[in-house]
Amino acid sequence: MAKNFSSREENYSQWYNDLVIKADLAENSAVRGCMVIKPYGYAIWEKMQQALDTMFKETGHVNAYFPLFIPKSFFSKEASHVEGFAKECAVVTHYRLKNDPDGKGIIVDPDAKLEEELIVRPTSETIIWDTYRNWIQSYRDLPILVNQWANVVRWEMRTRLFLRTAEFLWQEGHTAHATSDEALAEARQMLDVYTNFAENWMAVPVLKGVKSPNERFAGAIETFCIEAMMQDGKALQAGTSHFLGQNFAKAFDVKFLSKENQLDYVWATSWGVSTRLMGALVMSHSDDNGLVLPPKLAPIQVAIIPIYRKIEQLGPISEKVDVLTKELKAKGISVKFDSRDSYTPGWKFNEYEFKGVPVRVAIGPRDLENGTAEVARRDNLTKEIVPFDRLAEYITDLLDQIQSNLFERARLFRDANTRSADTWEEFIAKLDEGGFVKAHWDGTPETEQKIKDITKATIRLIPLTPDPEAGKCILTGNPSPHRVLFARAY
RNA sequence: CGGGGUGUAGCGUAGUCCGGUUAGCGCGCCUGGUUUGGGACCAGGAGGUCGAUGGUUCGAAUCCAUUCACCCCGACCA
Repeated sequence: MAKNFSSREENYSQWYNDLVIKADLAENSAVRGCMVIKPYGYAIWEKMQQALDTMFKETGHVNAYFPLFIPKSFFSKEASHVEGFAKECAVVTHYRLKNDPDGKGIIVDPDAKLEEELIVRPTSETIIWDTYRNWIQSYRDLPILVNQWANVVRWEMRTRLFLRTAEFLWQEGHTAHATSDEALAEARQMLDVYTNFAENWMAVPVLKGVKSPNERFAGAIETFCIEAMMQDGKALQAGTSHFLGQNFAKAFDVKFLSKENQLDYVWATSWGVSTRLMGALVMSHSDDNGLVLPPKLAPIQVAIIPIYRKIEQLGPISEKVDVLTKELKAKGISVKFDSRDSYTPGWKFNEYEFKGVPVRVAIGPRDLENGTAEVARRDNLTKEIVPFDRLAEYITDLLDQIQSNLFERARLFRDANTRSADTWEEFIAKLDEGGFVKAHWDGTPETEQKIKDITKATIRLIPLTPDPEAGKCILTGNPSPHRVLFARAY
């Protein structure tokens, strides 16, 4: 299964593609640009969903569901929003099929043309703000703190499993507030939620910041983001949170009466993370032996493999395993005892290693004699012999260690690949080394665009609280108050 | 959407230039037996409209045309 698997060194993007497919996370489907998320991959996504959903609810949000289809006219209401998405929308024009009169299969019935075409949502601001108009009259109706888990479609030219697919799964939060400050605070709060999730669950260190105007969400006043560094040094936007101001309220005429009996437009935010996080997870931790999963998101945290010569030897091993399994499950740890006789232990070792299972336990005749088990950890591929009565405690502790080790390792990698540049030559050289480059920028979209055209690097973020440091723009030499973060990105 | 490449069994491939028996091999799969502490071994077996459509030909995996999918590079992309 894991044979003929490219190394990261040879070809990083091939390594990623192979890994996603061979580790059974996802595969390409019969539909162009759309993937099938396989059970093992979906199990990881479900763990992500569960953790995020809990955090959303802890911060006062509730879930709802809005339609997949959006009337075309809704899209034209917020000018920059239209412009941002127009080029990648799937459109429904008809509602019926019929048998081909020539007898060759089935055709779209030309008589069943929709009066108004429907757009398959690329994001839901428009349909949601059209709905919020009816929900909001008074300040007493605010805030509205709604999230939805949904699929969206963006007709991409070039797709890659999880990183960019035509259809993907995500959550989108859409909130409505009485004041600008409150909306801004909400957008910032959700950025913190995403940071917490990325770092403490995915073990992916991220930087928080603000997007430059070029990279800002179409229709937003301000876009906040978290950026992670993949093992090839490229940046990946792991989550975004937008302060939408009153743009959508104005476009959809959503007003409220304040305590002072003043009519005003509502303030908005939206924020989302998608199945792209799966790609971030894979590219942050995995190695040339396959997937490496952080314990908190691993569908199987501990795989237990019995080793025996004769089938009669399995009984005593299973008894030991049952005790261990009960202890681990009582601590909320997910365990798989793989007693299949159709595969050898060696085969299973490789299988669970490739699938990124954090901890593997092997128990054989030798262990029964000595009252021990062999415990192997996926993150650094080391093994220990552990006395049986200390096993549950040892493993519980080990899972925590692996979780923090993965984070620490990724953080060190990122820091080691974050450099500063003060001249154009230096900037080019540092970019080619890979990773993030901190440099001065004169603050204009034109300069950012020129830098992008020349180097393919973009401003990933402007730090939330930049260190004040007067300098000169690396391209134009114009004054700059602080450094921003450049990188080539996914 | 432009340039290049690849489509042969579940996966990886030989054969394609130069048309000619029953399309070959490895992995995987099925059956039986022996095995089992890092991808076991032996024996037997199943599995193919050669990406699709149309054409040339006595004859097409092979030549021609069209088309679809995937990969790489570019353009595009919150």
